[in-house]
Order: sequence, then structure tokens, then C-alpha cells
Amino acid sequence: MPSTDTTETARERILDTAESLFAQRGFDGVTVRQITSAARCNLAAVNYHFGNKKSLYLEVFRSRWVPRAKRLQAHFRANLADQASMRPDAAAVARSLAHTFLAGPMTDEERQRHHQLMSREMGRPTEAFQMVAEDVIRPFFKELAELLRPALPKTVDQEGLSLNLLSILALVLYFNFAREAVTRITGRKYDKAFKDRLVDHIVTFVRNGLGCERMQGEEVT
Amino acid sequence: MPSTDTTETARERILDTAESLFAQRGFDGVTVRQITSAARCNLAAVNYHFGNKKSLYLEVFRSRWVPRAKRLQAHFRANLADQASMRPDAAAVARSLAHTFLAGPMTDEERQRHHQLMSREMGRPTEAFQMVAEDVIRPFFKELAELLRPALPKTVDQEGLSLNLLSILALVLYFNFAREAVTRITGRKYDKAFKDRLVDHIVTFVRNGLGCERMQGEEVT
DNA sequence: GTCTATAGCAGGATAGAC
DNA sequence: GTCTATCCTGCTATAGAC
Repeated sequence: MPSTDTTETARERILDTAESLFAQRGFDGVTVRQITSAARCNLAAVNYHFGNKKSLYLEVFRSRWVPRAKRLQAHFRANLADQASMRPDAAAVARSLAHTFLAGPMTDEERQRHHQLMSREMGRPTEAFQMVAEDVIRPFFKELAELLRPALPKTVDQEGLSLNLLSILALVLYFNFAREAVTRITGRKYDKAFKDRLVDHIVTFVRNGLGCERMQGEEVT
Repeated sequence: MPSTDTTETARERILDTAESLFAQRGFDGVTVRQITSAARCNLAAVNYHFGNKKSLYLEVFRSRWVPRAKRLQAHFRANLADQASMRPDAAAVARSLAHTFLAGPMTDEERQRHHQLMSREMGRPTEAFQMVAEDVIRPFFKELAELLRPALPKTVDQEGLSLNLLSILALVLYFNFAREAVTRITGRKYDKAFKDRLVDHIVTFVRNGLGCERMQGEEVT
């Protein structure tokens, strides 16, 4: 649940609640009235601080999504360095990614919010996707590609590399985005045990999917 | 593009255009006015034929999504029977699934519509998901599980089986749902060549992901 | 910066003629 | 079954007091 501390400024409370509501219901599914009343401030506050509803949506990405993505990237790098000191193999990269995105440093709710916002943008890109793609995703994608490149067979071309990375992201996004559906099918809540299970599952799936040999046994964080 | 033939009744035209628009923009992103004007009929027609907007949304699933899903399932079974006459292995199941869902018997636009509707429901289930899950998805899921069960190591439990199936669906849904993002990253349009490439990629990814041995070489349809 | 009040309009839904 | 005309609610956005 977004922080609705009274010590926060109205502007910050609006950003937090707006992010949460946009993630849950999408831009069109949320009204400015719902945002301001959940943020315990006046209806006019959105227009005062952000100009209009759409600019608020963009500002959510700029000031909430992007910094969080950068923190996630930092966590990924630290986690990877813990596992594999020099040349990480594909399995290590996959585990760090899955762990960071599924069970990483943030609260469950924050993580789900993060991935739901991105999933919505992937299904129907807006200006926000443009911005985030240039500034955050593309550089990180390149970084990941360079990490994976030496771990893959030489027969894999640039496009194959991209498809493999997209597939990893597909799994991670899906298991965060479709939580309710996954819960209905498996009967499992997203508690620590299940998230660990999901990370293990994704790592195994991805490691083999990339066509690498199995590893002997890995532990992480 | 939905059929807007004048020979169709207004009711049918509304269902077709509504499905297309709901898939593109979601329930809240579409107005009844947009639907009726794109279907070239009067504003009042939605309420006359369906009662209200929400019932129209449900009827789209009942009379469009469900029958298409059943046709897809039939195509999957036929395709699988072509490949593997008796006991299909995991790779054959994966290939038939990927082919059916990514390059199957329907138009590109129809397939994308189908998966976007479902992706939206997975992210935020409504009554429609409830209905579709009971009547269509769960039985097919069971059918797939029984097909895959004998092809997997005995160490894989029921939950592992479910996770593997969910992962396959994650890949298929993702590459249909996030077409624009995939196109931006890979630079490829969804033409026949790229779809074939995607099917091959998913089959390889999944086959290995399921922890089965490699196969010697498969051809299909 | 924050509020009240309201303009101005688009939304879903309906009544009733044809 | 299909249309026009309209109701009424709820939306975004703004003006202006405090």
C-alpha cells in the first residue's frame, strides 16, 4: 500500500497513490477524484501540481518507476557479483534477474505495481514507454545482452539473443502481472515460499531454455 | 479488422467491433459511442441488444472469445496428431501450442485480439475470466497437463507441472500481447518469417526448459 | 499551497416516435 | 429493430477565495 503519511507533501502522496491506482486499473480505469481522495487532498491538487491527468501519469514514470528500475538494476548487479565473481554464466544471470524482479528488495505490492505498469505499457505503449525505453530499458537490455553473449553458443545471432532476453522478461513480467490468475490455478498465495519456488522454477526453465548445460547446485542471497 | 459487412446484423457488427476495441484499449478505454459509430449503427443499439456496456463485454467473451478458443483447441489437437501419432513428447506439445497460438489458422489481427483480451483479464480478472476459466481454460489446462505428465520426469510434482504450463502460456501470450514492444526491440514486423522464427524460438526454449532431452529435428505443418 | 465552487462537456442509459 | 432526442451522472479542468 502506498505511503499516505501526513508528513509527506500532497504532491508526493498523489504520486504514490496515482502509481498504485494506475497499476491496478490502468489510466482510463482511474479518475482524478479517486486519486485525490485516496491521497487525502483536494481535487484541484492534481491540476495544480501536474497540470493535468496525463502529465501526472508521465510524472509517475519519471519520478517513481524510473528510480525504482535503477534501484532494481543496482540490486541485480550486486546480486550477480555475489554469485559469480568474474564471468557470470547464463544461469547466474537468470537467477539474479528472477530473484531481483520476483523476490527482490522491495515490498510485494511495490513490485507488483512496478510490473503491472510496465505490462500495460508493453501491451499498449504510450509516451511513457518511449521515455522509459530510451532511458532505462534499452541500456539495461544492452548490458544484459553483453553479459549473456559470451555465455551463449556462437551459433546464436543478435536476434536470437534478443529473443532469449525477451523470453526471460516475459516469464518474470507474467508471474508478477498475472498474480491473480496464477493464484487461482495453483492455489498458492505469493508468500515467501511460493516466490522462492517461482524463482527456482524460472531459473531452471531459463537456464535450460538458453541451451546451457545444467549446473551442479546454486544458492543465492 | 472486424467484419463490418452490411449483410451482418447490427448485433453481430457490434460484437465484432466491440471485441476489437476492447482488446486494443480495455473496457474503460472504449466508449459505447465509439463502438456504435464504428459498427455503423445507432447509439441505442448497444442497450437494446445487450442491456448495457458491461453485458456487451461479457457477451463478447461468450459469443466470440469462447468459440474461437474452442477452434484453437481443435487446431491444436489436429496439429499434434499430425506430428506425433500416439504418445506425443513435450517438444511436440510445445510446438503445436506455439504454432496454434502464434501462427495458427486465424488472421494476425484476430489472434492478437484474442490474446490481448485474455492478457487484460489475467492482469485484472473480471466476471469474464471467471466464466472463461471454468468453461474453457481449466478443461484445456487439464488436457494439456495429462499430455505432458508422462513426458516429464517423475520428480516433477503437480505444482511443477502447472508452473511449466503457465510458463509456456506466458511466452505465447507475451509475444502476442507485447507485439509493439517486441517490434521496437527486435526491429521485426510480425510477418510470416518472424512468426516462424518465434515459434521455433519458443519451442526450443520450452523444450529445453522442461528439462527434456533434445530431439533430433522436427518439422511441422 | 490548499480549498470551494462551478464551468463545460462526455459518458452511459432511456423514452418514445417511426 | 432502429432512430432521435434527451436525461443525468460523473468527468476533467479552472477560477478565485483564503
